[in-house]
Amino acid sequence: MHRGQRRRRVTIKDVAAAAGVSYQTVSKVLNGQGSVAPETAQRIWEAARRLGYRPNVTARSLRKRATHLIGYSWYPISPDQTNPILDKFLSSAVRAAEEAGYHILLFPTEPDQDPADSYGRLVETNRVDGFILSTTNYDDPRIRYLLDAEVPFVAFGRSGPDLRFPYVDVDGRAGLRAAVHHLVEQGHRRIAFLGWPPSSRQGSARRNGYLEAMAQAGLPVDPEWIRVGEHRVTDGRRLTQELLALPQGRRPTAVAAVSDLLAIGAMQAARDAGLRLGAEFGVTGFDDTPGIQHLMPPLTSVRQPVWEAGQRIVEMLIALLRGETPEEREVLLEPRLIVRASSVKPGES
Amino acid sequence: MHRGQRRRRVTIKDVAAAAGVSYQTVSKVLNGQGSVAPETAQRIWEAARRLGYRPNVTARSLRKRATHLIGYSWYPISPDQTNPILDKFLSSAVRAAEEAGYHILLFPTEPDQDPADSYGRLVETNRVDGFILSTTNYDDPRIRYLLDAEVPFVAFGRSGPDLRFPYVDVDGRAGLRAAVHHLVEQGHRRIAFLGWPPSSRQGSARRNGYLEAMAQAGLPVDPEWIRVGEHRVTDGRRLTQELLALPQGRRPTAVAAVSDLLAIGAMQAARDAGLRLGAEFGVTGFDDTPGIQHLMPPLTSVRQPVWEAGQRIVEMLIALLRGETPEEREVLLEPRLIVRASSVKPGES
DNA sequence: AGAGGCGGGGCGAACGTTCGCCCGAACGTT
DNA sequence: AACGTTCGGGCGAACGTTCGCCCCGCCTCT
Repeated sequence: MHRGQRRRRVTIKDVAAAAGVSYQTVSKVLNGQGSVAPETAQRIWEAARRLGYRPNVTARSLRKRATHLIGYSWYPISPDQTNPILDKFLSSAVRAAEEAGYHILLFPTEPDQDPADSYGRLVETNRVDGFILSTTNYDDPRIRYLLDAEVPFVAFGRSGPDLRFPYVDVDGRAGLRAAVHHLVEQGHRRIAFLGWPPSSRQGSARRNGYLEAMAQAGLPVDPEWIRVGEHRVTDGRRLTQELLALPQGRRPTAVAAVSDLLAIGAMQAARDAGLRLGAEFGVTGFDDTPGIQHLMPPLTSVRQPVWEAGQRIVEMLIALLRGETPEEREVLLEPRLIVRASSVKPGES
Repeated sequence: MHRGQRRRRVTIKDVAAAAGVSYQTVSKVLNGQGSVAPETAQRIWEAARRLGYRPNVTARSLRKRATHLIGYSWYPISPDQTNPILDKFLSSAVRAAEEAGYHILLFPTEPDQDPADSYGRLVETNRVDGFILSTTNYDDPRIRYLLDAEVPFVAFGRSGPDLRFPYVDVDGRAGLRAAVHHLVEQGHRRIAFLGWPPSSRQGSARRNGYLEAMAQAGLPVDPEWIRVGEHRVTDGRRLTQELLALPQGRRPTAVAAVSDLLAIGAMQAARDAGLRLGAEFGVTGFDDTPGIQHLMPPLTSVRQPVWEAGQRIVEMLIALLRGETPEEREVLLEPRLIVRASSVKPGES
């Protein structure tokens, strides 16, 4: 309350003096430990309130050997793009963390950096208690390091089957299944897939979803329909041009892409070929990047439950830090297909 | 180097024992203070390296009364949008901070929250040494509080003229001047302005830029051409429809918008009215939001030097924290117009 | 009446640093 | 020979908590 005194901050000892007890007793009361007479406790609380006492988190950290800080690093991506989910993910995680008395510390990583350097440093100097990892992939060196060093962490995304660790991930397979399902319902029979190279863990999950949905619908898959490129518009465009160059009977009438950027490229290629999007050529993307609803036509896409992911990850990590074992160590969240005009034939509702 | 011992971390005392000196001497050597014989220093450095000593930042913080942590809060925005610059800004700030041995702590704020609560708490509990503020506006309560409490901070954005504080801002006035300039060069004479309500500090700077450029070009400004709305596509669309409903001679042939979302709305309205974008109706936006280069046609926009802003802000804040006075306390950065097809008449180069 | 139990609270120590003071030896000066 | 300076390094204390132990007095039970 009092904003008067600038310099010297009020400590537990000031409170003790004001309440006429030893400072250790104040600590007990404020932390609700030990047995203290109700009237004494009352006096102490009141003194603390009156003096505007705030515990010094640094001293507490030193004593308890826990900083209540969680490290989060992400790979900043190329300058012409935005991370579509960073904002929401961070908001979610930060909020969940705060509710448990934790805060989130950002730190920079270059993808090709030795994790022992950046992650190790941070934990060895007692900067953070644990980590949130994102953008995981097969054989992620960070995962190996953290497991090896026994540092608590939770990942946003899975890795290879040989590594067991707590994670939350979005079921990309189900997402692509839903997209293909929807295209089939729209009457498409020849549906192509724009994917990422096989080295991408997410890419192969989504690819499996595509294959499953096609099989489920009893539709054959021409090997030519499965094409891979980088996460770039130009690649989506090029790959789709190749698809449209296939002979009449093998030429797909729709594509399901693993990312919105690829899907945007597909839309461009289809338009260039004189096809009416939606009516003659269906396109779906992935991520529901903000802005794609303003494309012409608006792009159908798979939206990840980013908010929930942030919440769950933080909850799991904090449970870990408290020494509890979370009920689930491996969580898979369902994404949701957002249908827009790029994949809908005008005739049908 | 040794990843062997898990539990007990190596402290300064271990190093001292290994080097055969008192632990305070180790501290002196590692911090380069006091005078120590070269051979002894050598011995100490070597022991530290061999044992893999890492200073405990918590203990150091406690003693030095400085956490080397910087707080950053931002207002998470509505779910259907992405903050176009958060990713890059954070990368930049985090990197600059790390170079100086600082880290960045995220914390959540609701816009209508009492700053004394969130900001005050963080600094009173010694969580952070200072703050970075973003999305400032006139009469920002956070600024008042931080000035009042004498907490070091640097803002990304200005406020009213009555508050003096260190900031870095992008010159929105110059940005709009450039946009209007460009439209004039494209042959437009009747140019409208899509703005934000007058309560927005950024909005009025950009509005001034529009007015200045029009005056400079010797063009009259019809009051009907200045329209305000919220940061939404639908508003941009509605406002532009109103503009296009003006009688022949007063109807603008181009609009300069204060944000990409408004500009996208303007593009939609123009297209709905049967106008060919670029050729018959010019549109410019602001922010260079990722993705707008994929619109049809790609949208001309004003790009902010976000990376540089992050760097400068952190540098200033750290200077402040070190007790130095930064050379400049008020920095204005030039934005850059990125010209795309939405504002260019096909005939001209 | 003495033993045992329990509620209430004090006290020393520790967490891992940094800071400032002091002391002894070596050296050079008057 | 006595004195002042400088260098090298030790030592106590402090930063603000929390933890565990101990002690005291009162109540209760045998």
